[in-house]
Amino acid sequence: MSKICSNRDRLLSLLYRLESPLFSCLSGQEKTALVEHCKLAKFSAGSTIIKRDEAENSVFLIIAGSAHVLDYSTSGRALSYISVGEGDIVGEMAAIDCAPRSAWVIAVSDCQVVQISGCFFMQLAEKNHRFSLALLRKLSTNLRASNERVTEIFSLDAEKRACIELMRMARLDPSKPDCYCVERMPTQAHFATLIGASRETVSRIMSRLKNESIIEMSKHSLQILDKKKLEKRAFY
Amino acid sequence: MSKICSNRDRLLSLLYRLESPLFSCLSGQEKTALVEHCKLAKFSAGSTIIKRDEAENSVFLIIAGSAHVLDYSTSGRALSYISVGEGDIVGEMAAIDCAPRSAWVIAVSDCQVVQISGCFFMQLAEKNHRFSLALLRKLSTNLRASNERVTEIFSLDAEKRACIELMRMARLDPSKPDCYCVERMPTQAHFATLIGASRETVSRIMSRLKNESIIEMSKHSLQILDKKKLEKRAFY
DNA sequence: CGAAAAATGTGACGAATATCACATACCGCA
DNA sequence: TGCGGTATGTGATATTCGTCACATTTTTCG
Repeated sequence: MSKICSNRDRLLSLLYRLESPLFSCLSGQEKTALVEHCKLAKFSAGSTIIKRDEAENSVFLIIAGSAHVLDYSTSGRALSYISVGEGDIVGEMAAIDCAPRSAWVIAVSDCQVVQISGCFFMQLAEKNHRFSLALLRKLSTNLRASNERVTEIFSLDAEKRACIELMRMARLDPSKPDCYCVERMPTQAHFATLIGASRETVSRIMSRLKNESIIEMSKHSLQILDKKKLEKRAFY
Repeated sequence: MSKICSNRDRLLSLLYRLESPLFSCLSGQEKTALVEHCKLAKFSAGSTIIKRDEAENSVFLIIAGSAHVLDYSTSGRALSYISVGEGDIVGEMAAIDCAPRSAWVIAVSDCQVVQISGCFFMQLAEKNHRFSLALLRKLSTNLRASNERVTEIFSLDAEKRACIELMRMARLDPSKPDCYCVERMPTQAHFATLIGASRETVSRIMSRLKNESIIEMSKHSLQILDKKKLEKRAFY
C-alpha cells in the first residue's frame, strides 16, 4: 500500500518549499536531521493512514492529497473531526501523549505523505522552542475548531451545517472572478461525515440548493451561484 | 514566627501543595515569580469567569469549586465542553494563540481561582521545556476528550450519554465502601448541558433510573445502587 | 464499448427528543 | 412558619432526520 522512496534530496527540498507555520520553525540542520528520521509514503484514495486504538505513534505530514480524521458511531456512521490537506499534519497527538490513536485517518484522495518518527518529532519539540510553541498554537486552533463543530452539530439543523461547510470550502474561482466555487468537492457520502448527517439528507439538501439556483454541479467541482442566498440559508 | 501570612505567601504555599502535572513542572524560582504575576479572585456560583469573544487572555487556575466551559446555541440552549475543578486551568487557549475567547466559563459552585497574566504564562512555556511539554499534553488530552464527546453526542441516545456521564462523575463512597456515588451532583439543568440534552429529558431519564433502583438521590449527592445495571444501560 | 461499481435521487416510515405548558416539590430565609 | 424562587416531574405535540428500499445516473476500467 505504501511505497517507500529513499530520495532524501527530494524530501529535503520539499521541506524547504513547504508552507507550514510548524516546519518553517526548523533550522536547516534540523530539517536535514528530519529527513533521516522519516520516509515518504503513498496512500491511495480510501486507504487507512491511521488506525484507531493502535499504539503506533508516527506523525504524518501531508504533501499532496487530502484526508479525513474521523471516528465511527456504534451504528457504523462516520463523523469527521477535521479534514486535512497539503501542509497539514496528523497523528501528532499520539506522539505528544503516547496514548493510542483516538481516531481513524482515511485518505479521501490519493495522498503523498511524509511519515515522521513520533520520538524524533517530540525531540524537535523538546529542543526547539519555536517549534513547540507553534505546535501549541496548532493544537489550540484544532481545539477551537473541534469545539465549534460540536456546537454546530448540536444547535444547527443539517441544512445550515451544510451551507456553512460549503462556505468554508469555497474559494474564489480562478477562471471566473467574483465567483466562488469548491474545487474537488468530495462525494456526498464524504461531505455527510463532515457535517454529521446521513448521505441521504445531504442528497436532499443539495437537490434543494440546486433547485433554487444557489449552487450548480460540474464534474468534481461545485459552483456557488448565489453567495448571498447561501449565507441566508446558513444563518437565518 | 508570624501567624499572619500575606496573600503572596498563602498563594505560594498553595502552589506547592497543588497536585498539578502542569505547575509541578515549575522551579521554586518560577513559582515565586508566578505569584508576582497573578492574583487571587473569587467567583460566586453562577457568575461568569470568562466571557466569550473577549480579547482578555488571562489563564485561570482553579483552587476551589467547579466550573463549566460552555457555549450557547442560537436557541439559547447551553452545551458544556468540559467541566473543571480543583487543580484544573481554563483560558489557556487565548494565552497560547492570542485569539478571542472561544467559549464561556461559568462557575457552577463558588470558586476560588488564581488569575495568571496570559503573557507571563506564555513566558513560562517559552523558558521551561517541561512546562511547555506538559501543556502540550494537556491540550492533547483536552482534544481527545472533546472529540470523544462529539462522537458520544452524535452516536448515543440521551440515556446512554447520561449513564456514561454518571459513571465518569462517580467516586468510591468514602462512608460506604464498595459503593459508588456522585458527591455534589449538579442540578439536572447543569447536567443536561454536560450531555447535550434538554432539562426535561434528563428529568425523565433520572426518573427511570430511580424507578429501576439503579440510582438514588439524597440531598446534593447521588448514590449508584447498581453499578452493573448502569453500565449495561450505558453500553447495550 | 459495455458491464460492474460507485454515486446520487427520492419516497415512506418511525424513533428520538426538543419544546411548550403546567403541576408539584423543595429550599433558603426573613 | 410561610413566602418566593428554584428545581423537578410529566403529558401532549411537532419536527427533524436516520434508516430502509429502491430507482436512476455517472464513473471506471477491462
